[in-house]
Amino acid sequence: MENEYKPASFEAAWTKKWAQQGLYSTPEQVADKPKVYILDMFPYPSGAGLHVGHIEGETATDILSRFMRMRGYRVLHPMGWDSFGLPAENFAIKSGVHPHETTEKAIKTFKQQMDRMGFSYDWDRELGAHREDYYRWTQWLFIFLYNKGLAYRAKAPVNWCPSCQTVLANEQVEEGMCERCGTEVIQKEMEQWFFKITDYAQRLLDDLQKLDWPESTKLGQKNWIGRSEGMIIPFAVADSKDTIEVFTTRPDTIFGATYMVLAPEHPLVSKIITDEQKEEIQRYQQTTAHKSSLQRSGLEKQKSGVFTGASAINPANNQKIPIWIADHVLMTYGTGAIMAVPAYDERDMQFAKQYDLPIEKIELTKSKEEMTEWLVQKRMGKKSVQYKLRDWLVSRQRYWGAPIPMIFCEQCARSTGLQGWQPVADTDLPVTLPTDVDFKPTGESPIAYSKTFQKGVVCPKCGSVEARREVDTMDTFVDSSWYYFRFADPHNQSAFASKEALKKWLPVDTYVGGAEHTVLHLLYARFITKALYDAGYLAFDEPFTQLRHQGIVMGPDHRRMSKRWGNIINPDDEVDKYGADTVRLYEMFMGPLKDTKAWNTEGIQGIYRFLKRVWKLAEKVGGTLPADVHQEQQKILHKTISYAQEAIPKMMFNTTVSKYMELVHSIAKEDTIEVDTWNTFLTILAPFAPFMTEELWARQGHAESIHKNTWPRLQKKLLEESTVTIPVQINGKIRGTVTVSAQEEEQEVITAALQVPLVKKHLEGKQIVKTIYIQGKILTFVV
RNA sequence: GCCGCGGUGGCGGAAUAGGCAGACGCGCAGGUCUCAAAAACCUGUGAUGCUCAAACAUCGUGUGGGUUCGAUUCCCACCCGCGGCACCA
Repeated sequence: MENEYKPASFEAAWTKKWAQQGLYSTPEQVADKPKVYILDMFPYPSGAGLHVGHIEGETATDILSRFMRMRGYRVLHPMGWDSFGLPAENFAIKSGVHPHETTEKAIKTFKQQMDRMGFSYDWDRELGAHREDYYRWTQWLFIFLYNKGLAYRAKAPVNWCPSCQTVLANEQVEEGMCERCGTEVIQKEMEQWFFKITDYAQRLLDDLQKLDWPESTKLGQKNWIGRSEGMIIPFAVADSKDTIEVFTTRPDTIFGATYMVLAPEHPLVSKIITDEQKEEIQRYQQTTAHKSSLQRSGLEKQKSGVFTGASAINPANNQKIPIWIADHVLMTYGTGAIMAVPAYDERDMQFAKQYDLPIEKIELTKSKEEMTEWLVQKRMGKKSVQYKLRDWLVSRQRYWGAPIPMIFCEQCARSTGLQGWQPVADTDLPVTLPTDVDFKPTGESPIAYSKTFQKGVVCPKCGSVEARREVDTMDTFVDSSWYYFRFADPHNQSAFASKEALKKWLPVDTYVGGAEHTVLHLLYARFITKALYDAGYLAFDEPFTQLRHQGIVMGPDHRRMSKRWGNIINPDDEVDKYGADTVRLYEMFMGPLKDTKAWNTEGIQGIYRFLKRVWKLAEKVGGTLPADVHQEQQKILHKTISYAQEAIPKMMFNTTVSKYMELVHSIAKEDTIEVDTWNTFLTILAPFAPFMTEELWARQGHAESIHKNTWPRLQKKLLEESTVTIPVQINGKIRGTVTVSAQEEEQEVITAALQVPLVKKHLEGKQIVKTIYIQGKILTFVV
């Protein structure tokens, strides 16, 4: 009874001891060992604490890290916090508690929970996006991009909630409504900072092929970048000197173009319209400008348009075609103008029918390629490649983020025209986030109301006091676009990371996180990496060599975990009940890492039972087995080792656990367990169940941690089977088996098979037409 | 609408260079222990037929076809579920 498995009695003590020993600190100078960098996606430290989904991915990387250490690699396995962001700020608006306080508190909880799970992070390298020594380098990155011409300021439509009087991030707009108050969100033009990710569109597309990522994720990126090849063809405006360029991927259909459509924001709209049309068009433009993102994103199927009164000349056949304006044509893609070919485009057809426009069913005489060449030769158009990808809008009219390190100088603006914006001098970084702000939404950045933020600001270029800081902060995706560099050298005061440290650890070898980051985070990180690579800061241009996603963990009722359903599994409760090892093992056993799977309250007990059984087995350790039993057991042991070392790097944890269970069944059958077998088993189980194995290891009298063991050497000889059991088929149906030696000749196997009673019976009175034998696999008679 | 992923016992899932479908776990049933229960342990567990059992046979991996000695795995058509994108010319 005293030897009952009570994880609570030793898990916390080991966590403490491991930390004291610095067991998981990253090896710095181990020149002869290969490196591996295993990383989890930067978690947002929410007030709700770590959930079972976090734990799933983090357990996977922890097992992999522990395994790789045992295999002789030096492993970098760090953790940090994506700690800027909206939830803390929204909470501050409601409660008045400063986001810094909320965030630090949440981090503390997260860290405790992770420690409790036995995750082997090197906490000396912990970092947080909201800490000054981190965002100082986020700001450096902004200035770096600005200096390279990759950050610029421009007018852009933003989401605006008229009720909350604030700009919303895209994530805060749910089906066209403000997530907080439910008011319809409108589009508003504001001056914003952008990163020029579009410069990298082609490379971001091309380099996907060199990555070991899930195909679906690569495809998601590919679609998001959205490359399409076509032509830009200028159409002359009738009775005018103006031309309108259209982009088309179907130049072969140009003879069927019966009208043209411009985006409402198209610059030529105001120029070409006739006076009679002016009012109608202005009214139209106003209604479309106020349309919510819901309608603009096409969820409203009905199209609407208005005729300009002007016409254009189709260069291919000199036909006069009417010019329309409609908001289903986007100013942000192509040229903001299209030639409409209703006969070959469903949308054009819909619009044509709606407004009774001509539809011409023409015959296509040339292929797309031929027509492209023909138009190029006739100088009627030029080849063009367009991307859906747009530049990255990084400005946020929000408090809880890294201040954009730019200063606007009136003096400079006057003397140099547009050059009013100046980057903050490197020596003045960080631009510290002020604390004297009001979080209540006012329509302007909360920082604008700080009394201290603009104090003593002078222009970094001319020294003028007519200077004021940018009051917007950066999108939190900027924080997470470069954090993996910082882990290589987290305390560096003179660079985001030293070249040596980067060379030592980067790129990330294995990256694990949720599939919801398929597009944005991963694309941004790749872009930043390429920009830094081009400037010579990095020796690689892709940050994450191998990427894997963990699936969603659903509630026991197979629904998404949510307060609404009351089906949330709190990992703390589970650890209280069963201990961390059980929770770890269960999360891995539930199914393949990438799959969506439901938590099963009874299923976890099966794992608990398994660990209790292992615990009890320790009592049997010590004796010697008869030679033949020993031999048999060694075979099973080494088969398990073989399976595990193949499967763990592939993150096939569920089947590895089941192989361990089979091994336990096998060794539990005997009255005694040999010490060597036991030690080997504990060692291979240690990455999965670090607490129990450490405790049992220590109880055996070992002074050193089991986690310093090396992975057992596989004895390949033991894997070779001397005999095999071969199924015997007749016309594809199994009728029996024969056990023969592995190297047996075909003729001998057939002879043996013919002796099997059932086979004999089924062959009776039949003619064997053909016999197929596959060495050591199967024997088939065709009759 | 387009793209992607998936459909295997009562449940989570194993097994695909085509070769004994259902490993492992849960649940369930029976048993051991117990005054009893829990825990633990042992046995059985895809369906159907053969009036117990064993043995045997037939069917069986979403549906319908095809290739093959042999298909969960390959090919064609379809149905259902999940996820992403959303008027991108």
